[in-house]
Amino acid sequence: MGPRPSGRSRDAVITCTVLDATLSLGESIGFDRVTMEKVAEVTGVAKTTLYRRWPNAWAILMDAFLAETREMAPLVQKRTVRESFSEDMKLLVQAYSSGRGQMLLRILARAHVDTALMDAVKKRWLEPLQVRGRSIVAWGIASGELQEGPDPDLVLDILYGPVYHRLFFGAEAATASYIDKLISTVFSGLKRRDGAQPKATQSRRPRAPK
Amino acid sequence: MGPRPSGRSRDAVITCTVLDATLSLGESIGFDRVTMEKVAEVTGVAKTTLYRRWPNAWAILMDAFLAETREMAPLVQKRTVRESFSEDMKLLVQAYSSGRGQMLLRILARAHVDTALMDAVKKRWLEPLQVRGRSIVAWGIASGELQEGPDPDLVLDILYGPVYHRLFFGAEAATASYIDKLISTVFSGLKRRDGAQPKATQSRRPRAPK
Amino acid sequence: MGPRPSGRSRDAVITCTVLDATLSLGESIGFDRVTMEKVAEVTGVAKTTLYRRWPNAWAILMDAFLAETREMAPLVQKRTVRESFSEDMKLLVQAYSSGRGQMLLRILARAHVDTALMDAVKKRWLEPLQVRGRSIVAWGIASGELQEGPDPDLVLDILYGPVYHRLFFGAEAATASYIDKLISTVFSGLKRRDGAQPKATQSRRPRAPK
Amino acid sequence: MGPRPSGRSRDAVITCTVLDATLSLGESIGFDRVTMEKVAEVTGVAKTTLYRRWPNAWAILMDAFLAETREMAPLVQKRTVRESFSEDMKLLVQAYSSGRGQMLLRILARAHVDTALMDAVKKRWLEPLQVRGRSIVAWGIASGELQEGPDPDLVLDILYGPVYHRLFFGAEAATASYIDKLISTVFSGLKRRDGAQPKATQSRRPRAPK
DNA sequence: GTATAAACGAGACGGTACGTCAGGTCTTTCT
DNA sequence: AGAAAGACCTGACGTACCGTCTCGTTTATAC
Repeated sequence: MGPRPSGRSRDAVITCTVLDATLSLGESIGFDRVTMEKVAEVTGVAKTTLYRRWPNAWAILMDAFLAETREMAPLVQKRTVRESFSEDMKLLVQAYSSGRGQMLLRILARAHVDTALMDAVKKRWLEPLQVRGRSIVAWGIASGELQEGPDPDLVLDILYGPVYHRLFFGAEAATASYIDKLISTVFSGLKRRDGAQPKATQSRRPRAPK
Repeated sequence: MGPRPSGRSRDAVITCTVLDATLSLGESIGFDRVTMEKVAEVTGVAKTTLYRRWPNAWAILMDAFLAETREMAPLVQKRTVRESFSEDMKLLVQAYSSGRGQMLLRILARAHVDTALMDAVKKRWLEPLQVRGRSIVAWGIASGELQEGPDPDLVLDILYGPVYHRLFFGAEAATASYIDKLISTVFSGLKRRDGAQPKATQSRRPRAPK
Repeated sequence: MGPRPSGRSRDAVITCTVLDATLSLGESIGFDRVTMEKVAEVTGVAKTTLYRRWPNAWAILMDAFLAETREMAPLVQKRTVRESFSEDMKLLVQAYSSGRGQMLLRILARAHVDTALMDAVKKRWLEPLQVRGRSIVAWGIASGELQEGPDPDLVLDILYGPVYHRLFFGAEAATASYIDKLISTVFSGLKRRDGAQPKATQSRRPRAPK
Repeated sequence: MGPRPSGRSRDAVITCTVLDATLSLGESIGFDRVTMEKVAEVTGVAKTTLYRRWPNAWAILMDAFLAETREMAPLVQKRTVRESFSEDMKLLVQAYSSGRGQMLLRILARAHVDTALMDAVKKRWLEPLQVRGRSIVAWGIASGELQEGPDPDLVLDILYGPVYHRLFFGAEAATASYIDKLISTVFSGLKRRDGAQPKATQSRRPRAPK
């Protein structure tokens, strides 16, 4: 089938060498700061060859990340949806604090400036995760654990959004107890439910922050 | 009082010129791609002078952003906390789709690679917003609209996390109706509350996504 | 034969362009004041390319000088050694007052501060001249025109030293008649030879200059 | 003469400080490489003040050199002119190999590019030496030790030219024995005087060096 | 087998930007 | 008024990477 390419075929060894070397280069000097030039120098592969295969250093990093991360974040199915998410989010947080996770953070950040990278990130990383998440949500709805109303993607946003927000901008990293509280709050809702009235009945409006 | 600086004082005109020019430069060529060199050329200010005042182009952009944004995103106090947040988040989303917002997105992305920038972002942008948000949450708790349990910062994460997540990685931008659904879901909780039982009792486990 | 250089070969056109342009640049703005930046601008050759080939502007100037001067100062063999030197020194003086000569003067001056340049000057300019000079001296000794005693290099120092000294620090430039007198004096010696006695026998000691 | 005004003016202190500091700065980092900026930093004197007094760093160096060198190279009057010159030239060579001498070499080199510096060098250094030299020559002529014919300045060129030539461009430094041979050769002349004929009578012309 | 087509290494090349240094000038404040 | 502190503009420095290119070599498939 497919078009049989004529000419010399690409050296598979080079691919591995480059991906490996790029990872360790990134770990030692920082994932930003990885340049085609340095990769070429470190691996002994000619710059021309690199450019023939990847458009820029971030593309290499993305490939390297995915190659090493196929099995990362495995879906752990627990007894309830809530437990599944709890488990997954804890793994997520843990993963992001590892070297690999830091790498992904850089890639995500860079993606906002590099359209092609963003596309790759979405297609090869975020969407698979989302697909997986959706199936859990669907399971939760089916099992009666979750409300039927909201869009599954919204549910995922609600669950993972805060975690990412914390990872990106939080003062300190998310902890297991943070996630427990998060899930508990999100599941039960922000709204006050019991009949108890607030101590002060008058709706005290806060002072508008200047 | 205060330290009396000796020597020639910094030219205030330069500050304005540079901040203005940097903004419009960024808008025309893209906020990444703004370089010290170009700012110097466009403004006619010497490169050395720029470096004396800012360590790099992102620092200028941050200053420029804040200078223009003091009054942006003013807190609009509505009748209820829920309405206040809804209003604020809609403004937020709208703001982020403007030119200024795109700028902030770049800054936030870049901040993950530039520690000093991240510090500035946190101290000068995120924290003020957070302080404002906390006061609304406090008001909501006091008025009985919100649960007393969760940490105010967690509440803010839950509300804004999904929005940011969507802004950063969503397929399409957040809409007003998205925010309405988000708030509604978050306020009432993900958990199923009515007596209704799930259709299928057998806990159908989803197919693990390969 | 020889080492086959791998990779793209250096563009010969660039070499010529740069050497030519550098010469005329130097003539128009002064040989000091020639900078890599200006050469790059004038020639349209990238700065990086210049630095790949020459460490600094003086190295370009040295190359440019030699390229244009291969045939300059050709040895003119006259009937006697004395005439040969006379002819050569006159040519030398004349050469040094030309644009090219002014250039060499700058190079010689700069060489006292730039070791690499001094090495180049010695190896590629002074030594060839010296070799040529030595052969004339040898001829003079063989023909009986010159004493056998002194070291040939000393003879060259004695002949050319005064000329250079005059070129470097003399109030006015050396003239043909200066050279005639110089050679005549140097050949016959400073010492008084005839039987004539000094007018005043008492050894009048000069007043020590304060 | 008169008693100095009590209370040395501040100006004078600065002058000394700067001259001293410049010298030692030059000795530590190299006399080229001395900049106004560095002098200002080292001495604590404001750049403005430096520029008010000297047009550039070389001018400071020249002043510093002369201030420290008033008594250097003192004229040593010996029994004969020949001995006087011999002594003086040996001192000269020795002086030039000292730190101060290296400094002067740099100044002389730089002077070829800096007219004002060249003027200063000539007026304040070379001419005094020349005046002194002329008086010795005059003494030698008067005493009958030297020929009457040649211009005294030519004699000085002949004597000092070779030494300077050697100092500037010689492979190795001039030694005492070099100077002895130089003087001996110069005094007796290059021309062969005895009746002895060259071994080979045919005027063997040297092979023209290619 | 021998084209032919592509991969590959090496390195030149034109660019853009970097961040720094030094030169001079000018302003401000202090003494 | 003179000195210090320091802002400012100018010009050049030498380097890092970029992405493209030109070569000559190597290796595969296709005729």
